[in-house]
Amino acid sequence: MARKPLTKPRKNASQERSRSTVDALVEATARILVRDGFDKASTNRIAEEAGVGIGSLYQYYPSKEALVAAVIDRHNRDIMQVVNAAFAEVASQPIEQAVRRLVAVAIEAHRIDPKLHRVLAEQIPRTGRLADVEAFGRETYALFRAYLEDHRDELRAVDLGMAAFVSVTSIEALAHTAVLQGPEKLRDGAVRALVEEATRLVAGYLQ
Amino acid sequence: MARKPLTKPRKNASQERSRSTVDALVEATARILVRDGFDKASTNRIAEEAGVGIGSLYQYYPSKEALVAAVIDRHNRDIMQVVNAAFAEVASQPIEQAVRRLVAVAIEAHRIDPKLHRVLAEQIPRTGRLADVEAFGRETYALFRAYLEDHRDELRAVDLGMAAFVSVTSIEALAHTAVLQGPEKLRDGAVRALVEEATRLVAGYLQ
DNA sequence: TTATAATACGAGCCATAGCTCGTATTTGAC
DNA sequence: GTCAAATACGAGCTATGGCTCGTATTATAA
Repeated sequence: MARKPLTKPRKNASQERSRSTVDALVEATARILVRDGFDKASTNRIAEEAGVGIGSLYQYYPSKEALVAAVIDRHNRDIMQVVNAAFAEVASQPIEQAVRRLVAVAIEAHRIDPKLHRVLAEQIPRTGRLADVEAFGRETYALFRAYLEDHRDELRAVDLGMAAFVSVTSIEALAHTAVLQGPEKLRDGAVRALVEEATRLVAGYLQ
Repeated sequence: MARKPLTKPRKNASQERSRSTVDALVEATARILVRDGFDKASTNRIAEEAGVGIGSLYQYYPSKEALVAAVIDRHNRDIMQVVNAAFAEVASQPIEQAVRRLVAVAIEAHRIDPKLHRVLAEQIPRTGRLADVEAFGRETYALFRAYLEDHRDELRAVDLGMAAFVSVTSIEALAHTAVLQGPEKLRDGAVRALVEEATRLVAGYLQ
């Protein structure tokens, strides 16, 4: 139990059937995490849910952590794709418009799979994947800072690093908290109101 | 393992020595959480660290979760004391001044015991103490909202609930993230700069 | 076809963690 | 001093989870 948390897959699947085994494992892990929570996600259960022998599981993933890490990576990729697209889209837009879009995207991104997102957010520290997630945070932060540099003339005089930190942290927290607080904050009207408020918060701050 | 997560202490200590046993257990739990993390905090280890028999531990706490919950409660009390004092202090101050002070206090509160704070923040979901912490969040939110009601004339027209949510969430996230990012963000100069920026963010938003 | 590699399987070993229960010791009331 | 209640103790039971390893099956290359 918790000896050396290796998180790298063990070997690369080369044949077709093995790749589908690997997929089944990752998907089963995600399903169990969502349905039953981290503590119930034993390797035996994961294998069973995936319809795969426990031995096969260990042929591809050296530990339970590695499987969860795979789920985290996949989820992060999904989110990062949305975020990247959004930044590309707003690159030449003025601040207020850009911020409004980014806020909306942040909420959307958190809604991709809220329940999975919640479980992962809670369990990331245990998987030793904190570093990855911080890297992911830094990426967003860097994208935002690049945007600010391109639009310096629209800003008041500021430390761009600080401004990016404050903006990204606030937007992320608002989206995260709103989504986790459940459906009350996610009715269509409520989302629009939240987007407006967050936009005012951040755009007002930057200008 | 994880059967019925009772979190209430089992019996009230009435004699002096038993009270010191209880204290020793809670303190040992906190120490181990900080030093070794949640997974290493087995009941046997906690008892050993406290210099107490495992049987005695179970005379006062029905489960490991109950012990962690006790630590959480204590930590929350510590923080809430600081927060309450701050709100009392700023009650009659104008917005900008009040926000500045509240931001500073938020950072201070997170620095009470950062390492413990981090571990607890990570492990709260598992302890079934989420409700308590949300209650604690709501308390802060209610205090802030009450402040806003008293100072409505200084605000632009807003939904007070929304304004409180946005303000509290942002301040909390900035303090939390800054503290967790480690010492870079916590040099005296950096703290002052962060306080100024956060104040501008929130005060600007409210007015 | 045959040989070798890749893939799949799952019974069961080992470690550990939570927790009980019978017993020993201390305290305090009378 | 005596006795009952409170407190303390820790060996060890039970459960469970991570993971190995010997074996069976399927794919591919020659």
